[in-house]
Amino acid sequence: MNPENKNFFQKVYEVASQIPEGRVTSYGAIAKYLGAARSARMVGWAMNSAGSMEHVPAHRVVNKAGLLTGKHHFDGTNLMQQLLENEGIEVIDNQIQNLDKHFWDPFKELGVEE
DNA sequence: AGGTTGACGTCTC
DNA sequence: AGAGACGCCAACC
Repeated sequence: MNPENKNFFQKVYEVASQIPEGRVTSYGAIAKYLGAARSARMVGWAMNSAGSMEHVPAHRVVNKAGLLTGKHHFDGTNLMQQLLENEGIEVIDNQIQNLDKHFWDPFKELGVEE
């Protein structure tokens, strides 16, 4: 089965589900990896469903700036930050510290598939 | 049935 | 180089 046969959402679930602990990635990185660099917003929507349906660690996915923009969508108010800190990631005011250090690049980790 | 928003990012001026 | 506008596709109203 060609992975491209899957829906965009399903692809996002797989990639996000492959994110190791203590690592974070950005919506755009996933979107670009799927071949839809400009569809970063769609990734966010996918995460919305993912958090409720799939066991995808949506808390490990943040925007390019490392800001927990979607923390407001989690159960609690700072639940997202709590989860990231629990994995050893330093988060201050919804801002991930050492982002480049914790950044998980699908192109580098999964390999550039085109 | 149509219009607007939305967990963002890239392109253009 | 900085700021602004647009795009992506789906869901919600």
